[in-house]
Amino acid sequence: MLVDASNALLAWYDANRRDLPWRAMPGESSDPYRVWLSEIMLQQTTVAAVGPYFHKFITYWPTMRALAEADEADVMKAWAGLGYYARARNLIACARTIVARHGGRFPDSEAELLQLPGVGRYTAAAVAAIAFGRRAVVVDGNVERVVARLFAVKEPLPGAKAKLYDLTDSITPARRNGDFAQAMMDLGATICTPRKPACGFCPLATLCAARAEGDPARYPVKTPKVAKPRRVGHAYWLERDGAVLLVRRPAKGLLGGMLAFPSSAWEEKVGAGSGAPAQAEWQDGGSIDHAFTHFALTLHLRCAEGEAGEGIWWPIAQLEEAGLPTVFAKLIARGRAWKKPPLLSRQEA
DNA sequence: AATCCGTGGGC
DNA sequence: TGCCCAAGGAT
Repeated sequence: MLVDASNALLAWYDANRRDLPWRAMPGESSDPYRVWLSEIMLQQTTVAAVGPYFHKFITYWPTMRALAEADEADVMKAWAGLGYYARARNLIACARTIVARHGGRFPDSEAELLQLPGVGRYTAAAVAAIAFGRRAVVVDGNVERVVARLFAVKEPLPGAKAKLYDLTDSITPARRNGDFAQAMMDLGATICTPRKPACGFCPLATLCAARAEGDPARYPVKTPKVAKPRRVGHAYWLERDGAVLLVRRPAKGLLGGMLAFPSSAWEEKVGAGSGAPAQAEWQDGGSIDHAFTHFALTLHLRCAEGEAGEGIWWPIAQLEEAGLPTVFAKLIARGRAWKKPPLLSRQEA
């Protein structure tokens, strides 16, 4: 099984590998900095979404040392919109650790990689395999799906993670390990997809237990998810001389370390809506809806003119360059429309 | 072990 | 609209 599966997969990969910006040409060695940066960005994030951000980061900070010396606020701003902002904070911490404790060069063992901030079991294995050619068991969501189908694993995720790891280990070859890992992920992304797997094009079809059963799409089995709650809150648009007040959110927690509009707590029932940055006659500025991973939010914008003690006054005309997380960027148009005469109606949406 | 942590696209 | 999903990690 091992030899059959890995040989078939590698042959398929040689003919069908995706051409991605962080990938070395066949036969060339990959740059650990680019591999690591891409792996962090790709955590729970699509290739399509990562593309422009990867290009931007490589342009601004072409080397690990450049990133280690970067201003943290600039990095957070460059990351804005990509989500999971702890990744950006850990990115900086990791770059600085590598420069301070590893002479600016990546450690090449899984165990050492695992010690770095933002690097967990998957990323340590991926960097060890792809950047350094080490044998490592690389298991991401794609691999879990491919392996669950290949062996028709009946146990549901997430409980089945340990079993899927062991099964992946059992088919992981000793050579071309980086290619094998990327081949598994390419297969999962392009052929062995969640909904309608293209088994007719799959190099592992004749070995696949789920295929033999007749309904491969029913794998991997998953335990049902709990419905996510809906929350409500207020955000505040405080305007003064063509500028609006922004604040930096606390380093930890939701949207940690990011610039934002001042806001109330977000709760399941309409809380009082405190958190206003000033005493003012707040007016209704409309609302937006936004879906986070674990709750849905309706955010009402409250608008006023006035002064405030603390915060950053940002020119309204340049708010797009402030680096606001998407949930707040959605409010920009509402704030700008406030107190302008309604052209037709301000009620849409 | 379970929860928290963003966003955009597909259906 | 709503749910699922995407190269997961930290606590």
